[in-house]
Amino acid sequence: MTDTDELLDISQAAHFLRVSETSLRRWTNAGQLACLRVGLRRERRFRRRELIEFMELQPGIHSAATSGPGSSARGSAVVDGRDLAHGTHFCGLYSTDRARVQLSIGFLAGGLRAGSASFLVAKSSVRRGLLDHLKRERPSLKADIDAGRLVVSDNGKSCEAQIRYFQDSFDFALSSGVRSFRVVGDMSGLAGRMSLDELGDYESAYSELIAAKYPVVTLCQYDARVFSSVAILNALRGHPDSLNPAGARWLA
Amino acid sequence: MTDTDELLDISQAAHFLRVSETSLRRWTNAGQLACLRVGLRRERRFRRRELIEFMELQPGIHSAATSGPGSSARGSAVVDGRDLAHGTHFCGLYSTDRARVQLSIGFLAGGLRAGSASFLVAKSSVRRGLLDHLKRERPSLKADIDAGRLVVSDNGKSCEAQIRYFQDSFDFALSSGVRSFRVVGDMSGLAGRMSLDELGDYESAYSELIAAKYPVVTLCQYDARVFSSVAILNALRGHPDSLNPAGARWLA
DNA sequence: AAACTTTGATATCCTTTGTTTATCAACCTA
DNA sequence: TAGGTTGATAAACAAAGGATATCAAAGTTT
Repeated sequence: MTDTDELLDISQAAHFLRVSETSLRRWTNAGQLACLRVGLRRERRFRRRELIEFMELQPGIHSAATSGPGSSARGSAVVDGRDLAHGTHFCGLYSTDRARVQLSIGFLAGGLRAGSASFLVAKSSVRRGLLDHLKRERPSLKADIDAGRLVVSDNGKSCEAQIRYFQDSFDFALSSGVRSFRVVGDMSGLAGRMSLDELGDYESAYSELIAAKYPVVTLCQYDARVFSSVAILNALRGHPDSLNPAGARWLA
Repeated sequence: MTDTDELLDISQAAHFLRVSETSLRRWTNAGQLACLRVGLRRERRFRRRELIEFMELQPGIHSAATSGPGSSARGSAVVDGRDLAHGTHFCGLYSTDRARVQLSIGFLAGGLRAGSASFLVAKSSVRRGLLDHLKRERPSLKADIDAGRLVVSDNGKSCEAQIRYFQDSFDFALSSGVRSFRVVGDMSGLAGRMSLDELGDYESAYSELIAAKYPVVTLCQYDARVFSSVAILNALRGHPDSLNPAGARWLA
């Protein structure tokens, strides 16, 4: 579980990418690779995530095949240097506000950098916290929102309404040239409002009608402080992409 | 920091797989093996885990290597038709008594059929329920217990005691000809007795001192009705075998 | 045993990358 | 505060990797 927010100095970064410090200096000087500078000596610091993103992914048949047999036509997105098939629908779990931020911000910022239209669905208090942090990583946040590259909204009034919202938004975006999407859905806003069964129905409707039909990668995140253990168990069972195929059997 | 995420350059990767750099270039060009590209010269970088997967996916080699007599590496067990490496340590979750039975009985009965010494560690009320059901599937249950093929016990008084119990039992069984083990640990008995941190310490001690050292496949099961959501989240994080490598990032 | 496929070794060309060297400023610590 | 260490910058040269091609050796299949 490599922390992708971690900062590396030039020696660590060189070792991580298996390149020389000279190359890192050349690349940052040429503007090909971003780095942060600290202190009066302007020492270079590299974010692990940006090093991973700097590398270009050349997929093999394995990573392409993870999406299954019938997926010849579907595309993929690169998350953390991994090739994820469109349609992937992960379950995220957290138990602190900081962890919530870590989960979703990297995912959204990566989507924006990659040119995907990114959606954040969460209740207003959560949204505000996330956007505050996202702004640090993505100074152009306001412009992204104005241009529709980042779309922020509250959890829908009902399951049906939320599904329709995605269908309408995606159809419109596709017709105006968008090629791919990322969605972060924070479920906290639904904690009191939906029963376990309703939550399950919503997740499976989403998988079937949205994730399977659009070029989207989705992160559904649950706050372990507001959802019961049984709700968490259900959520995991509803997100088989999160589990090792051999491990999925052990959720009952 | 899983060292399986480590990046290797082409020379290191060639040494690791004992193949020529030419072959790695051919395989990546043909799309059979994924690689990352770094820099203007687009140098190849390989993830160690993908190299391992690439080896194991080669048909024929896998089954031969794991069952062959000369295989100095670790062995494996077949669970639900899947070949699981010894050392695998899964997390199971359930929220009904019936589900608890389903999880553990199949796993234990399979182990007994395969000739592995099987261990069930659970508090007495849980144990009784499981053994009642197991008897239906395995009429020779009494004989299995008498012969030491199935060993049943209460949760240890302490983490250290439980670890020592496994070490002693396994060492003795190995010396009397047993080749492999299965363990089901039902954690319900520890619900009130251990803090979250103690549970985590126990799990990592088990992974390090037992799972990694003995020919054993382990299922650690948690009752979602008696453990908090945060405890469940911790448990999942402590059992990375349960998670899809790409999904493991989303537990925070 | 022959036919076929895959792998490894080698060579060429070309560009990027690594190494080395030197100088200077900032930082750490004794 | 002096002295050792680290990183930045710069420049010149050596080395390595990519792409491509060819050929022999090794391994598989028929």
